Amino acid sequence: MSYRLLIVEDSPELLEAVSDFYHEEDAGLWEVVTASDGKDALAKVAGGSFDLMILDIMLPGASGFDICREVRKKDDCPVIFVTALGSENNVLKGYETGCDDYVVKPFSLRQLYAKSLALLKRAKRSEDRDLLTCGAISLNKKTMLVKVSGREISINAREYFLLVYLLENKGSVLTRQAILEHVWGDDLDVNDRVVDSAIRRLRESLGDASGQVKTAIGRGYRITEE
Amino acid sequence: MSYRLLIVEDSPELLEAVSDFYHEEDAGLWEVVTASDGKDALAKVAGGSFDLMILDIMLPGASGFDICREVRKKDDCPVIFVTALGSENNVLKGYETGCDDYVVKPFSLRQLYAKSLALLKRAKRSEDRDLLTCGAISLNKKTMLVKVSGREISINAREYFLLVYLLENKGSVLTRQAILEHVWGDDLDVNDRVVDSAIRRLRESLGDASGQVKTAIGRGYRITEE
DNA sequence: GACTAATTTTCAAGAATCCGTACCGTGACA
DNA sequence: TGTCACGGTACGGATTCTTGAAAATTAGTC
Repeated sequence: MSYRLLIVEDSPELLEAVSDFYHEEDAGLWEVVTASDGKDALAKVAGGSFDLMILDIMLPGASGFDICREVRKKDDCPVIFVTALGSENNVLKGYETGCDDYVVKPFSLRQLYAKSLALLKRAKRSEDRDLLTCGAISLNKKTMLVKVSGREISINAREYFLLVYLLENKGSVLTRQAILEHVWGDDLDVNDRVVDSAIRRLRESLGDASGQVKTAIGRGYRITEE
Repeated sequence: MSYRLLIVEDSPELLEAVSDFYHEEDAGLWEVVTASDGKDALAKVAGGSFDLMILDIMLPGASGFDICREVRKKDDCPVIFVTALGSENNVLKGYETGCDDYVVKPFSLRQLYAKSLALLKRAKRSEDRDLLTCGAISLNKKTMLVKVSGREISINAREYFLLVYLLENKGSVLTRQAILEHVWGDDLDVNDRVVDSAIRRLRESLGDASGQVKTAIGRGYRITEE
């Protein structure tokens, strides 16, 4: 699987040089998309998601800062600024808009490439840490969003934490008692039928994936891959 | 029985040195599998289960961290990181990914070996606490799942607790009376033919392993290795 | 702080599953 | 051939889970 990389740069020579370098290093790894002005870049950002962006700052149409801010509204995609503006003020402004790295021209392509790999790796890693998946269900502990077959579903708090507990113990049978202790905490003065209710609402919310929540009669509940 | 050990290290000399050391210490104890890059290592992790892993961190393909995380998704196998990266940050990151120990190069082979044995012993101990096995049957008291020849079987509550009692007294003949007391508890106002029924249903669930549940005519039942 | 909406808990009826019992068949043994 | 111990089958009551809906609680808004 390849990574989607967006490069935005108004100098055609530099744009080509960077693009070529990534291709030559590992053609299979990168799916490079380019833009040479702010408007085009914003359109491409809106059109699809990227795994990494390399942005020039001074651009016709919209600045690299603008693009970065736009991206950050909905995404955590790593961003590297590449620019001739090396003053401390500019660098600080770059980090303020939420970039991950800032490279001042002229720069070494090899270094830019190394930074890219490192960033990518880090981003993927933190994604993995927060992502719980099981069959068609995926839950992101960071964003607290749950998807079924890639489609986001709406879910409320109790169901969410119940699902987290099930997913963190994927495959295991969890007794009502254990579920109560972990999901309800100290409020142990409740009927343990509430677990049944919560399970039911969770199954409802999960839609097509509801079958993954299995009942182990006489023992409890568990979640499985299918 | 030997322990399956995975060593991942990109320096061929070091790889061989470690591998040889383990062989020399106790050839019968170790079944050593090696890999020299991340991709190969991930393939081997996916391909089989290990009792212990020694991972270099800086590797071509995927880092030791990546491998460790992958392993932790489904396994609790002990992991030792071996690396030149001795900075506090890196050590912390290592522990974050869930490793059991972190050794900085250069290190003493003898020490590494000692750590390995200690870890192995601890891991086996905690596994043993929850795992009941007998012939083709294995039952995990923590997950409440039962496998026959490695394949999960479905089993209901009464059969499950009956099997637990049989396995906890593997080999011994258990009288109907004793079984009733332990598995049924206080509800002692039942015909003791219910045990026969439960045994029959358990045998049905066990499939190929049903023969392991032996009848001791006139005395009771017991479970045996074959 | 009161009103409204959303969520959670409780309750009860219906559905599914389980399990105890009765009964018959088989094989061992005298 | 009669007796004894156990295995297999079948059935219905008992248990456990699901579902729906109402009551209680909590959160949000003005």
